[in-house]
Amino acid sequence: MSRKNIETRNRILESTWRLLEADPGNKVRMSDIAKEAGISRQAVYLHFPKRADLLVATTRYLDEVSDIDARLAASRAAKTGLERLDAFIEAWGNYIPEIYGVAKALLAMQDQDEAAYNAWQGRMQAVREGCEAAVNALDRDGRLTADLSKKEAIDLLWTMLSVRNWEQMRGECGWTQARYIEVTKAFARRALVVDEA
Amino acid sequence: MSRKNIETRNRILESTWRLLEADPGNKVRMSDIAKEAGISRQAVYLHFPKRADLLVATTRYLDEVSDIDARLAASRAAKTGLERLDAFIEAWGNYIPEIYGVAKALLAMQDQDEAAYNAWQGRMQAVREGCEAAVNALDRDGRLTADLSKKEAIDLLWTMLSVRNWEQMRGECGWTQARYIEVTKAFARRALVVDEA
DNA sequence: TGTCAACTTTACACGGTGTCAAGTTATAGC
DNA sequence: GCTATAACTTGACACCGTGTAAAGTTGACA
Repeated sequence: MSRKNIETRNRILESTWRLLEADPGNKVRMSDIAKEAGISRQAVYLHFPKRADLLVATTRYLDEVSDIDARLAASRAAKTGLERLDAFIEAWGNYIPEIYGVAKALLAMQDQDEAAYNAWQGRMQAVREGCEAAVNALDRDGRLTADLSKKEAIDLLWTMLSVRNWEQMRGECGWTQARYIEVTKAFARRALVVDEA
Repeated sequence: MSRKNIETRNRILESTWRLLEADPGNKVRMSDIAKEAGISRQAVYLHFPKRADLLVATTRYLDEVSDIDARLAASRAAKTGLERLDAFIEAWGNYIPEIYGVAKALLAMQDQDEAAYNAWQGRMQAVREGCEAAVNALDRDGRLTADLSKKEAIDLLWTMLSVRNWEQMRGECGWTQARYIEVTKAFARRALVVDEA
């Protein structure tokens, strides 16, 4: 497994992260990343043949560093469906800002690059599974609205929790992170949850 | 006003529309458009100096052709806030599929091109005004939820009605257009509307 | 007949990605 | 101590799409 020098590799990933974090809008080029990492542009290509590969690897790296699994554990541990819904929204909703820079870059490549598309799709699938688990838990408690099929409920929650929506609320609308979480939770309840029988 | 031959101009706009409509994902190049319009690539540049200009002009063209103003008239004519909310969601929600191709292209340029950014922002501002009017109407009727400030209510409705959300529901989730409208309406009510006093 | 506008043709600069090949350097194995 | 190799550097270049530039064609109109 030709992963060359792992230290260099990590420096590249760190640099990519830092640059995208600092400037999620502006286009970060391969040469920018190389400069930031203090190596030649070609060395970056030695580790990551395509730009998409680098972005994908960076998200995986962030997943490791941020230990997203541990964060989601709380939602899995929740007893009631409502608790699970809240915990999941909190875990994911607070993870978004940390991956936003990279996510935006990956999102922008989706239409041009197959690998980027699949990578993003995969991540979103994971989020969807979290939504599914929350909806299932609600359903078990008999608290899921009858207005939507289970699939529709998952679709709706999943859409609600999209990075784009977070971006719009926090960016264009100027909401605080705390308010975003708060309103999203309330919103999800109103949309999906029905009063106790 | 150097708008050259208006027939050619319209042919370019029509071609742009057709191509983007047919393939909203794939990148439509200036040369593709020229070929479709049966003219040289340079002739396109004679009418639209930048790609962004062309996309912006195409959205304006679509606005004219589709007569979006007339469609929104219904929501303006609504008596109650609830009616206004429904009518607006229906008008805008059903307009999205018609502009989706061009919208997606314009959206993709946002980060690179100032003009594209402003153009899209402007369109979204118009949508936001529709949201604002609906929220105001609800408020006048005393039916607006107390959980959100008026601005927050507008923000939320506006976000809910984003092209990205439509894209996700109809695309990834596979919803029908009718169901999208239906659920969005119900959803907006749950989020924003409170029972009569 | 000549002029002008609209368009064509050809060519090229630019920026960013990705490729190629030759050169350097540290280090590990013999 | 010599050499082979992995990791990286340097420099050049092809490719693609946008946008610019300039000279040539065509038809209409005056």
